[in-house]
Amino acid sequence: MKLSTKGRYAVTAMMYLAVNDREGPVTLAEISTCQGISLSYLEQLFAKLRKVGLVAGVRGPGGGYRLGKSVEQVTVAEIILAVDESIDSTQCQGTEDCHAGDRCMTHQLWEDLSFRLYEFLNSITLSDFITRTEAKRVSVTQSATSNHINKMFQPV
Amino acid sequence: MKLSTKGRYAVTAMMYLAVNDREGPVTLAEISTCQGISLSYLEQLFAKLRKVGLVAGVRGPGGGYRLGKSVEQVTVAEIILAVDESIDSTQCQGTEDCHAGDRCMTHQLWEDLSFRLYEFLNSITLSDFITRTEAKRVSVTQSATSNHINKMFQPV
DNA sequence: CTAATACCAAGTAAATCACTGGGAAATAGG
DNA sequence: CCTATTTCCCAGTGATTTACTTGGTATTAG
Repeated sequence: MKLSTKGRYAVTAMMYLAVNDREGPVTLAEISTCQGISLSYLEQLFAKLRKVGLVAGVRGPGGGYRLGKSVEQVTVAEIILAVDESIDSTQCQGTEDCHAGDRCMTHQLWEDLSFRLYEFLNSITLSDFITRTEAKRVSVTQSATSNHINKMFQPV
Repeated sequence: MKLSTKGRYAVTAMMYLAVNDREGPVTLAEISTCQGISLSYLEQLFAKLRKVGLVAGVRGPGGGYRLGKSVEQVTVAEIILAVDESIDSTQCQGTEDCHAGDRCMTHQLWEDLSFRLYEFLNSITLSDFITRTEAKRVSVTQSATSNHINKMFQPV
């Protein structure tokens, strides 16, 4: 599990795809100009996203990219794992000469933390964000619900 | 918020410090050999940790590093923010020529996600891990509680 | 046929990573 | 006071990653 600018690019691009889904495929050129990311760099990121089935490409004029799954099925963890090299968690040899096997212990602790982080990011789907933006569009006219929306996005 | 190998080094080192706290200062040489991290690299990491008060150095023979706060007050988010360069979240200009200000929108969505991630990592303290290891030491003789411990470390 | 798009591969400057080396400053024990 | 041990500090360095560029090929709507 790694979280870098690269991962942010992928996540925001997927957010963009999710939000503009109903109007047919979205071109990378559009995402490139809208989000200020190089087109070819986006191509590389989407090659990885396509490899794991998160997006599907449509060639030719009028083509672009579509989500490979429904917005409820795409999690933030999936996106990040697809584009970011995962951290090499230097496997524990077990037999080190430091006292009481502390190496194994902290290693195990890190794995626990890593797992909890993964579960957390894996519980957040793209549909969470879509509902948020639609809620925001509504809240322009009807801002009484904003408290409820904000509460929804507080940490669990 | 960035999460890399560097961050993992810092977190596991702080875990080590927290676990071996009662026996006086811990030397970087010990952490270096036990965790397989270069001594000078550890020095650089601990310089950053010291700058924000997460650790306190004790010079001279018998010296080393102590936690700057109690284990309940040190969170994983603090450690990661101290050593990792934070992601430059390319500030939104607001006036882009793409339709309906989608740039601002996805940018806002990313900030929401980023905030939720921070809150999550900020809710995990070092004392969580200490209690875990002590629980583990107990569970060597009394393994009936392992289910309870495992449940404790499931994602919320 | 043509333009628009995805797809693919190779290269590259800049940044970051993880580490090396060589010290200086402080301090406990002798 | 001397010495060994430690933190503290700074400058460099090869390897890797990042974000991007260039230059294509394949596909397809119009």
